[in-house]
Amino acid sequence: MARIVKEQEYAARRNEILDVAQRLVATKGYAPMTIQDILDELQISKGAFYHYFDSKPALLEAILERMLRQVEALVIPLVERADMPAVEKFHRFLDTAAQWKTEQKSFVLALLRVWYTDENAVVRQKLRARMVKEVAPLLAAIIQQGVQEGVWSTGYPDQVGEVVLSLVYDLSDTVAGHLLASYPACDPLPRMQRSLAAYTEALERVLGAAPGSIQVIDPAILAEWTVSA
Amino acid sequence: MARIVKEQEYAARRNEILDVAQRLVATKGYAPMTIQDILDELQISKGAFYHYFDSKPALLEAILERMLRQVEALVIPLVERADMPAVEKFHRFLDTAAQWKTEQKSFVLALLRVWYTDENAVVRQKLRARMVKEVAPLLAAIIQQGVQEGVWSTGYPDQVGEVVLSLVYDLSDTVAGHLLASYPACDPLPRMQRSLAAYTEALERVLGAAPGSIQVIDPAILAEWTVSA
DNA sequence: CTTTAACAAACCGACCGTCGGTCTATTTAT
DNA sequence: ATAAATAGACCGACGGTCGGTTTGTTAAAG
Repeated sequence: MARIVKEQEYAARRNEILDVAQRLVATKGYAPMTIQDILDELQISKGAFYHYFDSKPALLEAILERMLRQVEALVIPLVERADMPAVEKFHRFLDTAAQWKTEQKSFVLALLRVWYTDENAVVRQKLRARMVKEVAPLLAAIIQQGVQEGVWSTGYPDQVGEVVLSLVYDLSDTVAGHLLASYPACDPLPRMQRSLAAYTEALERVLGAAPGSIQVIDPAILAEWTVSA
Repeated sequence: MARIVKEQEYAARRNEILDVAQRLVATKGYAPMTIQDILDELQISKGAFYHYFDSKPALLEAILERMLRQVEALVIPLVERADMPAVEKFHRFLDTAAQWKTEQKSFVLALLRVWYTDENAVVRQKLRARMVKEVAPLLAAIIQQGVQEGVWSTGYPDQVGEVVLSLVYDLSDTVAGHLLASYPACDPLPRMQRSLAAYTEALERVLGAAPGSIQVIDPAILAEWTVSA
């Protein structure tokens, strides 16, 4: 009883630190964020911080871990639904991805800038690696279902989840790149659309899906990202 | 005349620093490498170093720049050859990639470890970004040729170069991951082979190529990487 | 009363980048 | 031709930042 309360308190305090740290990573980037920043914000001492985390990299690891769990909590139920065709599962999966992004970084564009900083390379790198490693199998399950339903085809149902996820990631990076590289008011939308189209065709072919059967993002939503820029 | 000599001397000195720095990045990683390491090795002062480079990141940028130029020097002539079918150009392109890697990091596996360190995330990140940005157009030219020759097909000949290059990169990362994650003697070769097969199928489909028409790496060469492990 | 978790805060050491200054070669003025 | 002036290459000590450690204190649990 007392043990459990203690553990909860411990976890809660730890999560407070994680919250602040995650927000700082999002607002100023991982490398520029100092431990002192966290201490100042929470009005705690260095001893307190290093009581909960071994090091700065360990802190990052914990942040990524928490993110991963959040994604899994969204995706696993989706995979397990027995009543939904694979194509719809896949589309919802993609929506979830987009949605999750918008949730995590509420002011998408401002935070996008920080996210794609050199200072954040480690974060992007590690998140992507863990994402591919842990989410790809879930995606693979969806894909296998689609193959069984006869809408998709692949010789490597186990590995193609990773390929697809990588492609989605590459597309995101490319689109983000266009968005960020466009700040002297040269409209990035056309380039974004072409990239989206090209990657969509690639995804369809990799899945052996019918041309035009996959929509990665709603074009309207894509267009909205540019107006705020 | 004197001017030119001066400039050459300047470039030569700068290149000496770049050589040492690049080797240090390869052997101990970018972040762990200190400016002092470079100074010690070359027996020069800090002032000398900062006379040639503005900062540590600027040094990295210069290293990547030089690498890029080397790659271009290999790929551009290949693209421009008028007498070679696209399929062979593509295969040679892939060979060049593999070959270049082996050249740059002479003891592949030892250096692979360093290359895929968190400490090197920025380097990988930036190299890949620039690679995709600058080499993808060259690849696109090859692909367009293939489309004209009727061996490939795509609705987006301009963008698909980027997609293909990304896939090759993702494959490399995956294979490297298997290689590095396998050190308690669990043979990574089968997993590497499956990944290779899956990504190869993906590449063929993205290019609209005939199944079995593309070989990313010689399986024998792939196998060799594991024996040294 | 003892022990241990949860802090606090001074402190250490590694590093990057700066800055005042030197030495040499080239150019300009006389 | 010679001296003065300037530019560029180079030196190395020093400042400041930041991650991490160590030592000390408090308070609750047992």
